[in-house]
Amino acid sequence: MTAGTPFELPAKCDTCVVRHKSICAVLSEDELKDFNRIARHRRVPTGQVIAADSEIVFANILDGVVKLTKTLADGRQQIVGLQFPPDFLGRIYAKESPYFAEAATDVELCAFPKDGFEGMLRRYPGLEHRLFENTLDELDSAREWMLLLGRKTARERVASLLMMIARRAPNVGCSHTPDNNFAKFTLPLTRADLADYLGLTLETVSRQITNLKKADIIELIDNREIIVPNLDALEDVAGN
Amino acid sequence: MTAGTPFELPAKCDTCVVRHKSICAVLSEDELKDFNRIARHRRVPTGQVIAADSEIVFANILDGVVKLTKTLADGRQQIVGLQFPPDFLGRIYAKESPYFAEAATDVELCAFPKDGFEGMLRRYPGLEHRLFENTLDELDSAREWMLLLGRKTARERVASLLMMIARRAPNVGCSHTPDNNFAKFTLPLTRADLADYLGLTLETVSRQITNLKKADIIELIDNREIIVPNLDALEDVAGN
DNA sequence: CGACACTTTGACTGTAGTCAATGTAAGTGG
DNA sequence: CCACTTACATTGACTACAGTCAAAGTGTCG
Repeated sequence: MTAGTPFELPAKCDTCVVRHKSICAVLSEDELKDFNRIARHRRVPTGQVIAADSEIVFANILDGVVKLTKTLADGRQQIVGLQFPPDFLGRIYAKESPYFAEAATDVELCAFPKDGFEGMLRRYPGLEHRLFENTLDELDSAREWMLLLGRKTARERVASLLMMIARRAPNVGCSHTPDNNFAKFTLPLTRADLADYLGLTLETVSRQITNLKKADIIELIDNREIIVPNLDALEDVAGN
Repeated sequence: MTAGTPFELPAKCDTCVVRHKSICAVLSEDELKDFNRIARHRRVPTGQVIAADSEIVFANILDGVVKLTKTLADGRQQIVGLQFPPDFLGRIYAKESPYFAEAATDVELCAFPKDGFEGMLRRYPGLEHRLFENTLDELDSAREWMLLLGRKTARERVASLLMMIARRAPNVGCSHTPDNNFAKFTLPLTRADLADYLGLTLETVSRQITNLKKADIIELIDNREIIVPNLDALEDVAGN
């Protein structure tokens, strides 16, 4: 749980898996060289902190899933964002990050030092525009989730989350491709994490997963591996 | 409830109340003239729709409070954002707005036609930067609210909302100034709206307000007019 | 005055939380 | 190889907080 000293490697942009999907997509080859000079790869094992409260880390996610959390004084916790590759990580234009970033699975990052990155931001306006678009999308997602947290039942919440993961998980290594109406994927989160994302307890999440299984909406290979034979049926349960 | 045909007046930037607080603060006098040419004032009475689903309206809020809502198929509703003067309204870079904007009180807007505004955005990069900072702040607020919706009790939620309004309401005409530890303000929302913002029912909101009154945390002059004799005490109830 | 919109209060219910026990699988060491 | 630990998940019994349904209260306006 405590921050270790993850090893770092120089970035190799020419073979990068997210070269054309991450924020780097807006950079020319020349600009990318500039970027390449300051970028460092970094591995963060499951459960480790990427950026503690206040500290700010800028990075592209190459692999794995990152959770952003907020916590009340008495320990009640809420996940306020889940990030998958090729998402960008880090609260720019702030002295302190208003939340906590933690590796939900083993994570591979391409990290940028704060100063260097902010210099880039000034030099390449296309980059800022791209980050702006990202932020607008994140805001839309956050508000979508507010509807879930404020108004959906436990059953609807769990179904909604499975839908969301079925949609995004293809970008995470080990999972299968969802085609039209079938999906198979590995949950990147424990039951406790699911609960923290859904505003429920882990027992309630477990019960709802059992219910969806009994209703033949999903099948479980093991606790983490899930098959959705009919995404439309799951979508129906999710509400909206 | 249905969209009327609100009257429109040309904007007068030189006497504008939000000239130096809204996004216009980043514009030079010359740039402002350009802006002035396309801006139109618009009044929207309580309860009227400003922008229905999909439609996009760009505007500065001059007076009043705007609620952004999302609704499930069966009618369950959630307010996903509250906007006060001098906030900017409108989802830029999208074909459709993912939510619904409605006047919570009588509202005065300074509105910009979509095309004209997007032209400005291209011509004056400072403007885009300013909107980006706004959006980052909105994202932080949305995530703050996710914590409230996911993890706080009814009592904590109501107290948190009162704190938020005590902080922001000074910008809304009729309310009093909060000094160090005392605040007096007019709630810009009905109990039903409070409930929709807090993910509760209006009955629960009403009961919690009664409880806070009985606990001497707040005083009610009438249903809408509230005095907080000790903001620290309210803050304590709000959790965090 | 009556109509209407909004709010409060009460009695009862139901969903999700709490507390506790049990189950399952992977990994460790004797 | 098997007992033991550890981490995670499921299940059950009970509780409590907020929701639901219904009635009454308050204030404003025509």
